[in-house]
Amino acid sequence: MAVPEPKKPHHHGNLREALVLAGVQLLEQGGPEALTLRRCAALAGVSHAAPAHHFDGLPGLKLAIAAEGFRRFRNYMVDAEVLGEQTPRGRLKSICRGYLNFARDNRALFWLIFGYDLSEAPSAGLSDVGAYGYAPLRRCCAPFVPAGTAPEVVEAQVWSLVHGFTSLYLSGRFRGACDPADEAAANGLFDAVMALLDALPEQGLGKPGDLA
Amino acid sequence: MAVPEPKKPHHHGNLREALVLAGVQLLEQGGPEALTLRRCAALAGVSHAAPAHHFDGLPGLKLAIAAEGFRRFRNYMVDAEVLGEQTPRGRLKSICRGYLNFARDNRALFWLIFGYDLSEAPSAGLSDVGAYGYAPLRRCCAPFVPAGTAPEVVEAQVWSLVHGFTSLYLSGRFRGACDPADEAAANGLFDAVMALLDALPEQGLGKPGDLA
DNA sequence: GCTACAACTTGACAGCGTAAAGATCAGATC
DNA sequence: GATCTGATCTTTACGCTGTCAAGTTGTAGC
Repeated sequence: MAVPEPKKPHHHGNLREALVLAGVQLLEQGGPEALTLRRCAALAGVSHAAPAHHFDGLPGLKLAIAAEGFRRFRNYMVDAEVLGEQTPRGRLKSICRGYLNFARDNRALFWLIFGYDLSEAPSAGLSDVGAYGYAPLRRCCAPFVPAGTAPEVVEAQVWSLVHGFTSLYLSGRFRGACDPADEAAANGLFDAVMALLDALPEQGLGKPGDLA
Repeated sequence: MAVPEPKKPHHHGNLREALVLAGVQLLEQGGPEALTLRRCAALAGVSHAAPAHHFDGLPGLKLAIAAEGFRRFRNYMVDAEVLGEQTPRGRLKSICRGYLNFARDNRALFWLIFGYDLSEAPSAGLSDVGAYGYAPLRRCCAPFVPAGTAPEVVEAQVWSLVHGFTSLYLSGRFRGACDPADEAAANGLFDAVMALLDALPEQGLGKPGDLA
């Protein structure tokens, strides 16, 4: 019946992971309000106090779920990067599209991830996976960082633009382009907004030796 | 003792407004977690069930508080617009700076405003004041809307950029520029990010008859 | 004076997060 | 093999939350 785990330290097997998965499921099905210690426990088949033991309370559980969400988030971006047009600008726009698509497909998870205030959270949990998820952005922005400019500036420009659009879109702020049914309208506006990134000059096109 | 109101329909005077103000106060002092129907009621000096009567439950109260917050938000932007450099680009960047400053000065209120999903909320309450608050953005973007382009596109570009930066800054995402103490670092990164708006061509500079 | 109605209060309920104490089991030690 | 130890999980209880139903109080119209 149960898959034989290599280690079965106690009753359940791997309760920690099961609780995180239950949390993700609750979040996706019922939105942020549905994520509850007691419901997580019930879904995982344990008593209501078990989660607190593993995650040190609800904030800890949310942090763990956010970390799992961030991992999936990164996969969305990397997949889009690999599948899209293989030019520097194509890759840049691809991860931005992956950004939006993840948020569209995982609304509650996206809100959980970015609702967190890293400056006051026990950041060790998220900042590791955060740096891990930041790498694709850094990689795709690199071709557009002018000499003498900090890469963080270009990264902040791109991140701000795509995160702002995604957040506003998700909260229904763009009149006419927020109907979840009309995905084409949203994608059209998204492309138009991302056209602002065409202003980023691609570096290294004029190599030393070229005629300027 | 009490200021004589023109209308004093019942015991309290103007409980509705008092509850909203109490909610704002709770939000600013204790963050999102502190906003509670019962605490609002206690702060306004009424019984714990009184707010539900006026706002139809907690979501209604939050909506009313968000509307009040949005009004203040708009004032921040308009003030910045009036006080800043009086050029089209100066006004545009001024309201963006006002956007960031409001969020910095009213963290919880900002999260409440933009945490709302307008597509599922009883939107009548917020969409009115939303349109009212949207006007400054529209006004400041107008000089940068090319002929034949929908103004919504430019507005979405600017809004996405400034909202994304503000959200990421507020949630501590920019390593090194999110220390609340180091306001200069944050402002520096903000200006660098907003430099992307210099790519927006100002329309109407080359009037018909000018040389090119 | 009486009625009708809106503005609250009171009391009760289920669900929530949290904490303390008890039960159960795996593995090390003797 | 018996015993100890510590982690894992359950049980119980507490205060706080939003919501509802019923009762009370004040206001206005007739």
